[in-house]
This record gives sequence, C-alpha cells and structure tokens, in this order.
Amino acid sequence: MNQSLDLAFSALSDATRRAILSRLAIGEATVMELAAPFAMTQPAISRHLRVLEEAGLITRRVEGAKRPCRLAPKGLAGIDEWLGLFRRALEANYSRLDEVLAIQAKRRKDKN
Amino acid sequence: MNQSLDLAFSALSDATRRAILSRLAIGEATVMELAAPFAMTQPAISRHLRVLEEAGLITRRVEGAKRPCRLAPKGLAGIDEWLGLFRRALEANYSRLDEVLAIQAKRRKDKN
DNA sequence: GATTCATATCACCATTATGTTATATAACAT
DNA sequence: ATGTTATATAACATAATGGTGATATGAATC
Repeated sequence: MNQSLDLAFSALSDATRRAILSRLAIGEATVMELAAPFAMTQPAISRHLRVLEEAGLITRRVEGAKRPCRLAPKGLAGIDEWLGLFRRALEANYSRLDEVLAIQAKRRKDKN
Repeated sequence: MNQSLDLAFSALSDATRRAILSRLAIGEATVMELAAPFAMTQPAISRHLRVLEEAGLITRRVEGAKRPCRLAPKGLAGIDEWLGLFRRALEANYSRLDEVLAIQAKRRKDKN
C-alpha cells in the first residue's frame, strides 16, 4: 500500500543517488553534468535518474537534446511524514515505557 | 564510505520492517510477538530483525529462550543528519536559484 | 547531408534481497 | 528424561538491483 515510501527510502539507500540529489540541491543539471563526478557509464546514471524520478524525488524538462533535472519540491514529503508519525508514536509511548516494561515483566513472572 | 546511511535507508525501504519499527515504538517485543501480524514465516521475520539490527535501528536482549527487541535510541540519527544537511544545502541555494538558472541559461545561449 | 552530442534503451551478467522449508539448539514445562 | 517453545541458521528458488557494452534517436553543429 505505501509503495511510494518504499520507493523513496529505497532511492535514498544508494550513495550515488544521494550524491546526485546533493548536486541538484545547488541547481538544475543535465545528465552528463550529473554523470561527470562518477566512475560510472552514462547508462548507469540514466538509470539512477529514472529511479529518482519514479521515487518522486526529481523531475526532468526537455530542452533540445538535453534533459535537465531538478529536485522535486515535495520529494521528501512522504519520508518526512513517516518520520514525523514514527517520532510522535515514540514520544507518546516513551513516557510510559517504564510502565509498559513493568507490565510485561509482571506478565512473564505470572506465567511462571 | 557512508555505508551506515545505505543500511539505514535500505532497512526503511521495506514496509514489513517499517511496521516492525512502529510496533516497537510501543515498546519491547519478542520475535514471535513481532511475527504474529504478518503472513510470513518466523525465519523471514528473524531476517528482517537482523537487517534492522545491522542498520542500527534496533537492539536485542537475551532473556532465557527469548530475544526481546527494542528500538535503538540513536537509530535514526544518521538519517536525520543527512536530511538536515540536505535541507540546509537546499535552503542555502534556493535563495539564488533564479540567479543560478539565469547564469546557466546565459551560458547555454553563449555557446550558440 | 554528415557528424557529433545528449540521452535512452536493450541484452546481458553478477550480486544482493526476500521468501520458503528443513533442521539445529537451548530454555522451559511436564 | 521428554516434549514443546523460541529462535537461529542453512540450503535453496526467485526476483530485484546495479553495473556493462552496443545501439537507437533526435538535436546541434560543421
């Protein structure tokens, strides 16, 4: 169901793709410009860009023969949201963590 | 070099593992307790737990025959840090995004 | 019009990921 | 001592990932 989250986290799990995103934080860049820093062929970079695009992290324009990429404005929204929910769940329960652990310990003891 | 980031993002890219983390936000749980909600065998869950542990997202205790898991306190630190840096880079450059684009446009035009 | 440039896509290969079943092991209950 | 529970691990099948070289295509240049 939450496949877009899968795609976003998965896209970020590769160092090359994170580096591409960092480069794009500076501004738009073409495929060749993005490929330059890496010891990797152009098709490999094109694939990485496809992954980033499918994850909703970048967008591409057409400009003549070039396909300049830029960051998608709302790219990290899904990830932000999940992390936010997770942290809220954590905080909501952290206050009673000791209590929960005590209950569980008692439950285990009662089974003896 | 930043392999721990790879591991963390990769671990989060699976819905089952994210669900396990959400469950652990409530508090400690054993392997069988964690496996219960999923249509998946116990070895599969054990593997997911290993992935989460290697990514630094959970820790495990030994309690008799049980191996209760809980969230690692600093588990998301690496991810938070990267996202923070990324966003700062973005903001630092967003203010001059128009300028950058104009320069690039001029550069392209000059090549004509 | 021919050549070169920017990019995409295809066929292929190696590695990793994710699941299964079967089995081992240690702790617990009887 | 024996059976059961909790977990791990091994062996395996299958699919996904990430790279390569070869090649297609359309735009730019000469």
